[in-house]
Parts: sequence; structure tokens; C-alpha cells
Amino acid sequence: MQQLLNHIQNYSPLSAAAQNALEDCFEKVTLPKNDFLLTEGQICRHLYFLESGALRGFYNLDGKEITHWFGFEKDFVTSFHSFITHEPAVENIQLLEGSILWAISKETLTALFNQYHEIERLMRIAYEKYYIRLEERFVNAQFKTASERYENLLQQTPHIIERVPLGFIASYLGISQETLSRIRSKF
Amino acid sequence: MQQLLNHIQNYSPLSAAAQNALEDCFEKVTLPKNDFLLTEGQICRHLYFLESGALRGFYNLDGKEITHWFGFEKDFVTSFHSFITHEPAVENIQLLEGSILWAISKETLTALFNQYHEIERLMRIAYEKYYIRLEERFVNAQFKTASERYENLLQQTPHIIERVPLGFIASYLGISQETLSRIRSKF
DNA sequence: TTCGTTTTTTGACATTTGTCAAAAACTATA
DNA sequence: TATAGTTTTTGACAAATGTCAAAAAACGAA
Repeated sequence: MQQLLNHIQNYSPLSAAAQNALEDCFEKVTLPKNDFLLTEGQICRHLYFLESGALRGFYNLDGKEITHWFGFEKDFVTSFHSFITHEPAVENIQLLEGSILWAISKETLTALFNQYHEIERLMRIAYEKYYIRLEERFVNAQFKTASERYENLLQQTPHIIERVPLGFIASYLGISQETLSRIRSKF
Repeated sequence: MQQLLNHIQNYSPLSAAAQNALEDCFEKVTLPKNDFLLTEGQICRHLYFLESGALRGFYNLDGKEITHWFGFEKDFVTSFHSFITHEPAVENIQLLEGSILWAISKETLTALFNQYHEIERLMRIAYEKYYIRLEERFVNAQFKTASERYENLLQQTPHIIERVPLGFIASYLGISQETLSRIRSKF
């Protein structure tokens, strides 16, 4: 929990009262490897902070699992579309490692926003960060070649390669596993 | 200006005081076709609301212009990365049509956030909307074929095709102009 | 309208990436 | 350490998309 409070105060400082309120409202969740945090069709009603561990978001397309994002330590994770719109999620969230998470429901978070301007500010800033992170992934996906995307990954988030099977990484990069394997053999 | 106030109150209601503050802080900008709102290397210090007209964001890669987004009526536009991080923009923003915009500087906006919780809330909600919009574009870019992306565009934002040259649309979809032309000939 | 410019389409070919099947390498565990 | 299961690599070929050059069409100003 302290890790969560420390982390978010990199975004914006919090009063003691707001910190206490957050402590009261987040609930600890411990899950083993391969468990699901969410399965498609459910409405995702929680935002999670990943204290330790790793997970992936994936959806099914023509019988194949398409992994489109990963979460690691200090990431906020949720099925954003479902969480924001209250529509059923199209994706699954599955643990890649045994993990410790802190969960807060949308209702509780909304109540905190009403009570503490500073918490809503935090969220506004978090969205900024996540927006530009996504924007970068978008540009990579749309305008870079498969090799460039892999090299980017090597340079910017090498920890992913060490912790995640290559099959998941291939679809994270938007290429087939075979192509990824061939790219890797050229180094 | 009234259009701006109406539009954002779809997100979240505003007190009269907040509305007046916004009215005082946004400045009207009128620009002719082909003018630049921003050129690469500049720090983008403003957020704009596009009341009427159209524009594009593009950057240069190997001598080619890569258009990666468009803005139309009722869109908030800025170079998000630059606006958020205060780093020089890698992109240019150019008017596709003569346009009317409302501009607010980041400093002024920050001051409004401090004064009006409800305005910061509005921004938090706006980021939510823009986040899931971008997420959808990302999934399209990474996991859909060129034809699927074009069909998507036809169904979801047909106005783009009517108002923007095909060359820009091709790079918006992440394909070459020739490929786009061939896809179109199949309908 | 006509001329010059810009935009869009078409053709020929090259390159990248995907698919399917099989082999090889790795991992966990009995 | 032997074995079954999983993950990764390799090969052969197919499909999608890109590139370059030229033709055709559309557009705008005089």
C-alpha cells in the first residue's frame, strides 16, 4: 500500500487526509499465476494497482488469443474501455505471475473524487501519462516495421522480454510468432 | 464559445461561475486554410477547441509527411505529448480548412484547475474519452488489415472521407496511397 | 473554357509479413 | 535423468502491402 501512495505522489502530492482515505478504500488482492482478473463479457468495475507481479490483457479473434498489453509493477490496470463506459469488456486480464494488487471500485473512486479534488487531479494526471504512453504505442503500431518495433521494445522495455513468453510478445508487437523469431535470429 | 460550453457540459455540468471563468480564459483564433497552428520543434503551450473547420497533425519521416490524426468540429486539439510534457513537438498541426478555434494556455488552464474542481473534473473526463478513442485506433492499427481499417473509417467517420484528400487519409490509416486507391476500387 | 497543377488511379514488380507443418530446444516433474 | 508437455525456431510457400513510374482524372485560376 505504501508503494501505491509513494508512486502516485510522483504525479501530484496528497494531503494526509486524502492518503488516509485512499488507504481505507483500496483493498488488497492476491492472485496466483494464470488466474483471471477479468474475463470478456464482464463489466470491469475496478481499477487495480499492481504492486508486484505481471499480467496481460488479451482478446479472442478467430480462435486466437491476441495479447495487446501487459501490466507490471506500479502499473494501474483495468479494462479501460469497460471501466470508463460500463460496457462489457471485450478483453480478458490474466495473471502471468502470482501478483499482489490493490483494487478500488469505480463507485468508491467516484466518491473520492467528490470528496477530494486532489485525488481527481491525480487521476487527471494519470490519464495524461497513460494517454501519451498509448500514443507512442499507436505510432509504433501504425508506422514502424516489425523489426523497428522489436528493437524499440528491447531498448525501452527490456524487462518485458525477460518475463513474458515470446508468443505473447509477438502479438503485443502485432506480428506473428514466426516473424518475431526470425527477427530475433538476426542479432 | 457557446458551442464549447455546450459541448463540454455533455461531459459534466458546470456552475455559472466556472462557465464565466472559461469564457474569460478562452481566446478566439481564426485561421485560414493551410496555416500552421504548430510546427515541429515548438513547445505546444495551448489547448484548442475547434469550433468549425478541420485540421491535421503530421510529422516528417524520410522526407514524407505522415498524417496521423485529424481534428474536426467539437474536437479538442493540441500536440498532446508536447502539451503534457513541455517538450518540443515532433508534429505539425496544419489547417485543412479555414477554421475558428478557441485557445487556452496550459498555465491558464492549470490556474482554472486550482480554482475550480469541476473544471479539472471535466478535463479528467475528457481524457477518459480521448483515451478510449485512441485505444480503438491502436487496436485497428495493430490488428486489422488495410481493408478493414478503411471499412471502419467508412462506417464510423465517413465525414473524414468527404473533407480530406485521399493521400492524407492513406497515411491516417497507415497504408500507402496506392493501396488505399486499390481498396476503394473494390466497392 | 482552357491551361497548368494537384490528386487519384493503374501497372509491374519488390519486399514484408503471414500461414502451416515439422523439427528443435527448453521446462517441469515424476 | 527420462519423459511429456510447452515454447521456439526453421523451411516452403502464399498473401498483403509497398515502391516507382506513368497515365488519367479532378480541380482552380485566368
